[in-house]
Amino acid sequence: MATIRDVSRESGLSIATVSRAISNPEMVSKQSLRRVNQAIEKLQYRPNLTSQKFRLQRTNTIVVLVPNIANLFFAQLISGVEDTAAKHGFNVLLGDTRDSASREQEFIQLVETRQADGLIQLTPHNDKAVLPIKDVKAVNAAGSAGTPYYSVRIDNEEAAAKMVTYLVSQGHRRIGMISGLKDNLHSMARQDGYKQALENAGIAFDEELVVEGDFSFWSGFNAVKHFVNMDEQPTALFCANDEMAIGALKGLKEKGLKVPDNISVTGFDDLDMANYCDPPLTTIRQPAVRMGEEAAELLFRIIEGEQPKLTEYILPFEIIIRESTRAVK
Amino acid sequence: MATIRDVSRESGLSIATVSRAISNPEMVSKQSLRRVNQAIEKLQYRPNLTSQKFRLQRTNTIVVLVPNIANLFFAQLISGVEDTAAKHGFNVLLGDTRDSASREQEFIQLVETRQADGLIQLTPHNDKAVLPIKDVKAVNAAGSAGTPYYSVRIDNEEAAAKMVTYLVSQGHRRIGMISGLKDNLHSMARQDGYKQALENAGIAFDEELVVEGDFSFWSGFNAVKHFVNMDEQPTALFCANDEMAIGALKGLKEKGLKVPDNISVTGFDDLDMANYCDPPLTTIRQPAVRMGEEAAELLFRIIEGEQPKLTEYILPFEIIIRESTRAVK
DNA sequence: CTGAAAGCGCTTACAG
DNA sequence: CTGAAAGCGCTTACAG
Repeated sequence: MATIRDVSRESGLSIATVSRAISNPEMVSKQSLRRVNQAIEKLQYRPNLTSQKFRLQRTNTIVVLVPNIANLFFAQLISGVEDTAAKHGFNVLLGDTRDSASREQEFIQLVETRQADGLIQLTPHNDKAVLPIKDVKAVNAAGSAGTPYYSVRIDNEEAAAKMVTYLVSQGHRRIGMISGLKDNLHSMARQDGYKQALENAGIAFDEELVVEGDFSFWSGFNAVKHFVNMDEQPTALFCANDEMAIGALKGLKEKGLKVPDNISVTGFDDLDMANYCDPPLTTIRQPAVRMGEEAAELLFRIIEGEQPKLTEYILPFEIIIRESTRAVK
Repeated sequence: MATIRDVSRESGLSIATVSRAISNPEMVSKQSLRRVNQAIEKLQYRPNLTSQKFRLQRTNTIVVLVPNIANLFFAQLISGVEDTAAKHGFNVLLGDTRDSASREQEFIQLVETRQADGLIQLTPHNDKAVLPIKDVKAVNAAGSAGTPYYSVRIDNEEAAAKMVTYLVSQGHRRIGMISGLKDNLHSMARQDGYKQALENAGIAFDEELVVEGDFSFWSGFNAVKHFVNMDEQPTALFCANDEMAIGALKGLKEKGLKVPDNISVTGFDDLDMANYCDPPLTTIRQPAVRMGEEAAELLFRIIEGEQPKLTEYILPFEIIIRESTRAVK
């Protein structure tokens, strides 16, 4: 492939002038510019950006670590990141970590090894989480309280509490919860919100009413059995995410229960599917796009050398009422 | 950040020895190795891979251009790419093109500008498609016939024909189609298959029975109106992808029609949702993971300098019969 | 406006 | 087993 040296030879101008013609055309005479452009055209020259990045010690690239790319919530958040990155002249590379710490580590190394200037991490932080090393400029988005570096997120506990309080306002008093994995900070925060709301409503917490899932469709589907077999069935199910809620919907249907007539179900995330499923799901919407935008803006400030004082950026959420919930008769 | 020079100074060994200790430890004495490792540890040294790539003129990175990252089919395919890339010691970067030619162009430049060694493109080729320039090592996966470079895919026309033939075998003779965008090669191939199957069954093609959608849920939802208002309604609907099929399912429900009792519906892709929706969808499953693996293997061969003779790799598909279809009474 | 030269951080053929 | 040196393809301060 042609290099800048070939363009220099072809145009009869120095390498320095060719370089300027490309990155600072206004520093070069019209004539030289024309000759350079002709040579570039003729040789099909493309600058070697690896070399350029190396020389400039700046990559203008950020990495987004995504636990699961097949998740609409993440996709929306990423589009927010991408749009603001484009504004700043940055490229976005997606690292599909598939919830594996070693894959996450690999992508973090893109920054540690200076192939990218910073990263946005979409995993909730936990004790086992891979921590970007001190020198790595990183922002956590859609994470949880307790993230030990910059974080842009909603208040998961409050969101859960609001949803459960909404169910209470509809007359529900026996409210089951399909929770996420025990050691996941999102699970914990959402469960704390659930307990808080019950307490505020003067309803005793009943351990029997909480089933642990793993955020998957099938864990929601299976969790239903537990509730259906209870002597005193709950009238509502608060699920820690949409996928489990949609699994629960299917499970309930198989058991012959009607949602929302016999039992109400709520989710968390507002995935695409929440609108498509039957019945459409009452759930919590996180401001995904805006979260991506804010996380990117914050990261660029850090990359520019700022050290923002505020480390936690809490954004508002919304409760979306659809057809999977109704008042107790 | 520490450079190899700092490690050299700290360990009292030359830069060359440090470099060897890192990449070819067997070329270095035990003692030197120990001293280097101590220095690395102390300085928290990470090699600058941009520099290394620049020096080696090899990035060990490939790019996957994804039109829509929030699509389970693509996610599965990508996991196949990633697993085989890992085996070959390559990193995978995801470029979220969101169906935009300019964003696609940007990511192709990663290869043109030598920031990656090759790319896998997941868009079906069409006249307006961005073509990787000649020097760019590229493989198309899950594309369409007529892709002007290496391609790993199923035979879309045959798959469509098989599905429609299946419907015919269930006694359906009036079969509607919700097609994709007219200029999309997947649409065209699938529609050709539809026509072919009808012809084989001796059923006249009726233009009235084809509605153009855009592969989205809502276009499937809306397309239903057309069929419901017909004097002679179709008894089955062949949809060019799952999303439109699931939209049609919802549309039919709103019109008071029961699937599959009043009308059968089929999809194409076998997304996650195809199993979750109500009723679960009869559809065509592409071997997503394997497609990703094959595409990656092919790309690595090309990167190694091979020029495989075979340019089209056609993989088998499967028809998945679920509950959205039944025989005509 | 232009060019010669230094240098970004590595790797590796060469000599010892 | 080790080191001095060249060079990968660029950019930019400096001098003219």
